[in-house]
Amino acid sequence: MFKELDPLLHSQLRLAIMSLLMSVEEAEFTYLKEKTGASSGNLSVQIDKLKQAEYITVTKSFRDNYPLTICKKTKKGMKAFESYVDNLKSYLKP
Amino acid sequence: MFKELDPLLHSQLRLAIMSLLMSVEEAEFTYLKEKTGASSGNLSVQIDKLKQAEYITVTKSFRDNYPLTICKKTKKGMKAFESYVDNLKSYLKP
DNA sequence: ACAAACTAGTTTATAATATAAACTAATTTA
DNA sequence: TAAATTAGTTTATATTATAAACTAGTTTGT
Repeated sequence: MFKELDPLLHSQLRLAIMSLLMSVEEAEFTYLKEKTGASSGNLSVQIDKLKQAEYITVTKSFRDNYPLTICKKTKKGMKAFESYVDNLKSYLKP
Repeated sequence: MFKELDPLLHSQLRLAIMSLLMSVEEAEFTYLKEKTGASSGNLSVQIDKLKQAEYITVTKSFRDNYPLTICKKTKKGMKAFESYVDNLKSYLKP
């Protein structure tokens, strides 16, 4: 009947992050922040959770003297996202 | 970009309840429990939240000596569900 | 008749979450 | 050189979801 929804993805912000990452090779912290409209703190926490789950990789460096955080989906993350979307459909059928 | 997701519906169990109610005139507590696989306690709490939000009406009576709880979606609940599904799509686009 | 098990829930407690507020650390600008 | 800005992180708080414990009555077995 109803499929389980991965609680890691069933979160507005984390879902938005993954959604963005699905359509690009990689994304900067500031890009994700702008696109999601989230606060830095919230974004930082949720990125870390996705990283802990190995749904994304996070690379930190510097650019023009400023810290630069780059996020990228993993294969695991892609599959999780696709499953989530699939499972979600069981709740939306008319 | 990303639409807001009604937190009342962005919950696995409440979404399942509403999803079930969307396709039937009304549903009994026990029916919802069986279909969702939720515990009675959790179901009771979530039904109450949907009722507080006026997304459903709850009618209590007795049948064959046992308590009988019947749930029914309201117009407000229907609209909220439809909006939720619509808004959710902004997160699922490929 | 009486205890045990069952029906149909509700209430309460706890653990997990999401989020914002406060903070860090360095850089740039006035 | 003080104020503002960039790019975050950490901590605190308030909300949630969920399960555990409980209520109230009914049915069944002996």
